[in-house]
Parts: sequence; C-alpha cells; structure tokens
Amino acid sequence: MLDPKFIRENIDLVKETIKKRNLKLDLNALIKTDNSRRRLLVELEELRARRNKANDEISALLKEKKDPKPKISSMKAISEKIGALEIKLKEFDTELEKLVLTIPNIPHSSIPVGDAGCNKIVRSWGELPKFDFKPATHIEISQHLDIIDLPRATKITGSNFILFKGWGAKLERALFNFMLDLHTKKHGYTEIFPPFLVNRASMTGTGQLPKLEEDMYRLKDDDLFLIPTAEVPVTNMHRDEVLDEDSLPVYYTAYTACFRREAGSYGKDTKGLTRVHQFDKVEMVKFVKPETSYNELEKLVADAEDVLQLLGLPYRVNMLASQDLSFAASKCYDLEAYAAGVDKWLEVSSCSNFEAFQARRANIKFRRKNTKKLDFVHTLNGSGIALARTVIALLENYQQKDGSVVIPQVLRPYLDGKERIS
RNA sequence: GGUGGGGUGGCUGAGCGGUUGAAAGCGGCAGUCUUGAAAACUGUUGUGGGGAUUUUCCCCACCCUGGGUUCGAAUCCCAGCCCCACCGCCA
Repeated sequence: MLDPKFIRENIDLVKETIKKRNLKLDLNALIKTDNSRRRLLVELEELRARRNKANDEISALLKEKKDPKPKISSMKAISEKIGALEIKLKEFDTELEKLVLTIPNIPHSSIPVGDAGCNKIVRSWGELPKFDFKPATHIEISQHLDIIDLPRATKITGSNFILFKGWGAKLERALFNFMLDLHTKKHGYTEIFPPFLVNRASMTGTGQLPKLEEDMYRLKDDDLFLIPTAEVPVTNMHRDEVLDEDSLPVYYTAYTACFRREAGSYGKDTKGLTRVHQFDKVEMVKFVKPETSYNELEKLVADAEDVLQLLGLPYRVNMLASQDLSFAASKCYDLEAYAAGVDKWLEVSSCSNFEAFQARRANIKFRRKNTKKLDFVHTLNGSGIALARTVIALLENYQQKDGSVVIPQVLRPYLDGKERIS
C-alpha cells in the first residue's frame, strides 16, 4: 500500500499512475474521505484534550478532599460525544483503508508506458536449439521416457497436477538442489525452509489478500492458506520487525512447493505442465535499503539468469510495461526460457522491486544509524527459478533423435553422474 | 485435545481505577573524569497520527487484539489470539 499522506501530497502522481496502468479508479472518494476523516479527527482530539484536562482536575479535587461531583456530571455529555465521534472515525478509517488498498504502486520512471505490447526485451542469451527432426513436446517426451504420469496425478488429485516418476522425480529434485546450492554458495543467499501454510496476516502482509483470495487454497477450519509462492512466508519472516541497518541487505532463498487454484484461468495452457496447481520453485527474497533497491534488482535478475545460463537454456529478459506490471511492483523483469517442442517462450521467473509497498503493509523497517530515524526497507523478490516450466524447456531443448534427453553438465552431479535419460 | 500460569518500552521487570507514556535495573547515546580505555558520576533515550504562526511549538492515541463498565482503564468485566509448563495423542 501507499502512504495515505503520500497520496494526499502527490495526488497528481497517483492520477498519472492510474492512467499509466490503464485502470479505472476514481480518487475523489478517497480524497473526500481523507478530508472528512481529518476534519473529524481534529474535532475529536479537541474533545479528548478537554476530557483529559477535566480528569486531571477531578483528580486534584479528590486529593484536596473537595467534591468532584459537579465536574463529573458536566463531563458525562462530552464523554458521550467522544464515544459517538470515535465510532464515526472508525468508519472513516475502515473506508479510507479500503480505498487506499485499491491504489497500486507507482511504476518506476524507467519502464515503458503501455500494454503488454510495449514490454521491452532488454537482452537475450543463448542460441535456439536446431534439430534435424521435428522436436517433440514435453508431453510426448515424458510419456515416452515414463518420467511424468499425468493421468495418475489426475486420478489421485485432479486435473493439472503433476506426478514425477523415476528419473523425472530425480530430475526435479536435482534442479532445486542445484539452484539452492548456486544461490547459497555463489550468490550469497541464506537458505530458508519455511512452512507451506501461512495465516491470514501473512497473506495480507505481502498483498495476496484481500484481492486474490479466490486464487488461493484455503483451509477453512484453521483459516490457513497454502502458499502460492515462498515470497509469502519468507517476506513475512520480518513482518512487524525493525532490522539493523548493518544487517542489510538481507538475502534469502527458499525452495517450496507453490499452490495456486488458478481460478478463472480454465482453458488457458491446460495441456501439460505449463499451468498447474502445484509446482516447485526456488525463490529469492531481498530486504534492502531504499537507495540501493534498483541496483539490487539488477543483481537479482542476474542471479536468476545465472541459473538459466548454467542449464544452457536460451532465454530473454522482458521488462514489463506499466499495464503488465503487477499491482504491488514498481518495476519487474520476466525471464522467458525458450522451449523447442511447443515453440514458445515460457515465463520461468519474475523479478520485482516493490520498493516500500510491501514493507509498509507488512511493517518492516530499519533504523538509520546516522539520523537514528526509522525507515521502511525496500523488498524485492524473484523466482530463481520456477521448476515445472524449466523441466519443459530442458526436455524439449535437450531431446535427441533417438528419444532420449541429454542432462546438462551442471545437473549430473545431482543425478549419479548420469548423462542422459533414455 | 485437557489442566494450570502468563502476555507492560530494545531487554529484564514493578504497577493502588485518578500528574503512570508508564518505577527500577540492564542496554544505547552524549558529557565529566582519564594519555587512552574501564570504572564512577551527570544528563538523555519508544512509536504512530493530527494541527499550527511548520528547522520550533501544541495536541491525540498506543501497556497482545477486539468489545464493555466508568467522568476517568495498563489496572475491573467479556471474547479472541499468542506464549510457557505438565498430561493425553502422534511422525
């Protein structure tokens, strides 16, 4: 969320943001509520000041053994008025909060303005694989190699779930182990293994709630949610905390399964592994000082790119335009890996700078040493990287004419030194 | 799941319905002393919000959360959440 005070003082900038994001949002209600609330607050606080003063006087009268009764009865009416105004204030607060939560983050000045067509490919890496045969899709390959069993996953649970088997299961495990090792040993992240279930406060802290409740799996009896990404538990580690300036930047990486209902996306990417309800992902999360956050974003993207480069998967880096940018982000790069069988660029990572948007909501601060003032940290996160889609790219790009699949060099130590799955 | 105990500032820990935003200690910061350090001593030290004559001043709120009683609540009542201990169940 944005700071209501910031909105008040930068109303033109917020209007411009809404325009850039192509949203239909009326700010008048917000401005009006904010003004009414403050007018009421002044009135209420004056009354409370009077009450406090009177209470001191009553207290003094009692000490002098004088009769406080007249004073007390004169205060009764004021107290009732205060009670009434407090109820009204609460209504304004609730309303204002509701309205403020509908305001998205301000896009960074460096990103293109426009819809997804304006997204900008800032760089590409690797060469597209060439075949002297028609490359098969990951569905065909995994069936042939007996490493993924979708019909049985459907039987056990339902459609759009995956069951990895044999070398498929080992490949999955090899991938996230490789990624965690890379981020912890080479890129300096601290490994976290968080709970996969989180409470409502955590979901609200990172912004999944209240907006996206429909997209989440929820355990009704306990009011807990299956995490849609490790971003939720890991970012919420520091919810309502004040971090040491010296401890920043904080880098965390975590493997988790991710659960998404994908409500409303039926009919889109329903075949194969592209869009599933449960997938594995290694996530990177950063807590940084505001003045460093854009530099940190570039480093975050580089860390995610390193995974793809070491796996030898061609990819491109897509800087999202204002209308394609998620609600809480100021700037975001998507990494898209090429998959030869389906001949598509698949989004395997999304690296975002949220500036103080999440930190304000989750109340994550740090104290500056020189001024001793509290300030919100900037939070960033990025996939490093999402697995099911990476498996698609691996299978399709490394397939051979004989139907086998070559294993990239970096994964072999995790797979008993095996060179190919056949 | 059952029983008992408990949630107060950065930490430990007092707190009678009425100058208690909160004792005391520790820690932090500044100063005195010292060649320097330690010790000792002195002072200082929470957060959020609002107002104005906006580098300063004034006010309000906050003692787990939400209600209630009262002229007045950290203190009394109710509900919830969380923590600790023991018992039960359990990988």
